[in-house]
Amino acid sequence: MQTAEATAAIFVQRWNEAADLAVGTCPVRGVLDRISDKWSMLLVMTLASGPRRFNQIRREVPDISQKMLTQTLRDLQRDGLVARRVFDTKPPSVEYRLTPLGQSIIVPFGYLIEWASGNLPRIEEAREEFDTAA
Amino acid sequence: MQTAEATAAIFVQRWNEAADLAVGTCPVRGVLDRISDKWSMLLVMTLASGPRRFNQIRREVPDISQKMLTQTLRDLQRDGLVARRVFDTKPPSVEYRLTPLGQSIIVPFGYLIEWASGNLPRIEEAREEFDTAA
DNA sequence: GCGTAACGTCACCTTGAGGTAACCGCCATG
DNA sequence: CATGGCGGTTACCTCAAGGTGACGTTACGC
Repeated sequence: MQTAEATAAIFVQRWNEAADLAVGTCPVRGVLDRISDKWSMLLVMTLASGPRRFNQIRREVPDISQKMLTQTLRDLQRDGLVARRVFDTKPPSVEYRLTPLGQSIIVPFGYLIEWASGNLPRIEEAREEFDTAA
Repeated sequence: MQTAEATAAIFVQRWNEAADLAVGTCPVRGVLDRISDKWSMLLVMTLASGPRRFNQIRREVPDISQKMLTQTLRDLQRDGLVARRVFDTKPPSVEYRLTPLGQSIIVPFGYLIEWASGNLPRIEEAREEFDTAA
C-alpha cells in the first residue's frame, strides 16, 4: 500500500506529462463534462446495485423529473455506460442496467464520494470561516 | 490488492447504507456540485504541481476567462481547497496554492481522470454506434 | 506622456440545463 | 366507464453559469 502522497505524486506526474490536457480539445474534459451533470453520477450509483425499471428508479430518486430521467438515461446509454432492454410484456416494461463499462466507473466514483463524505465537515467549516471573515 | 469488482462492491454497499443519499439534502451532492463546474477540477490539477500566480495560471489555462479564474479561485478558497497569499511587492503579487485539504482531493481526481482517459475510446465508439443506429 | 503588466471588479448578454405540465397509446382494475 | 400505472415525448419557461469587454489602481520601462 502506498501513501496518499506517493499516489498523488504519480497522478500529478501523469497529468503534467499529458501536455495539452488543459487546452481546448482535452479528451478528459469531454468525458468529465458528461459525467458531471446533475444526475448522471446519482443514476450510475443507483444502478450499481442492480438493474432497475424506469418507474422504479423514479421512486428511488424522487426528486428527478421524468424528463431528466429519460434524458440522462439516454445519454448514459449513448456513452455505453447503461444498457436498455425492452421486454415484450403488456404493457412493455423497460429495464436499465450498467454495462461492464458502466460498472468500471463505480470505483473512481466511489473514491470521490468517499472523499466528499469524509471531508464535508472540513469544507463547511472553511466556508463558515470564509464567510464570517468577509 | 483487491480486484476491481471487490472494491466496487464495497463502494456500492457503503452507498446503499447511506440511506437518504439520493434525496434532497444529500451532503455528497453539495460537495460534488461545487467540484463539478467547468473549471474547478482543472485548476486543482494545475495547482497540484506547485503554487502559481494569477497570470501564471491564465497562461497555463489559456481558455479560461479572467472573470471565471477569479471566481473559481474564490470558490475553491472558500471551500478551503486553495490558499491565497498576497505579497507586499509593488505591484502586489498574489500566489495560490493547494491547502492540505486541496492536496487530498488529487487522489480521487486522479482515479477519475485515469478512468476517463483509459475509457475514452470505448465511449466514443459507443457514441458512434448509438448515433448510427438512430 | 504612453504602454504594459500586475490583479482584479462591474455591467451586460447569451446559452443551455433543467423544471413544469400537458399529452400519447396501451392495458388492467374497480 | 373511468382511473391509474406503464414509458415516454413535446412545448414552454426560468434561472444561473459563463463569456465579453470596459474600467480601475499602482508601478515600471521607453
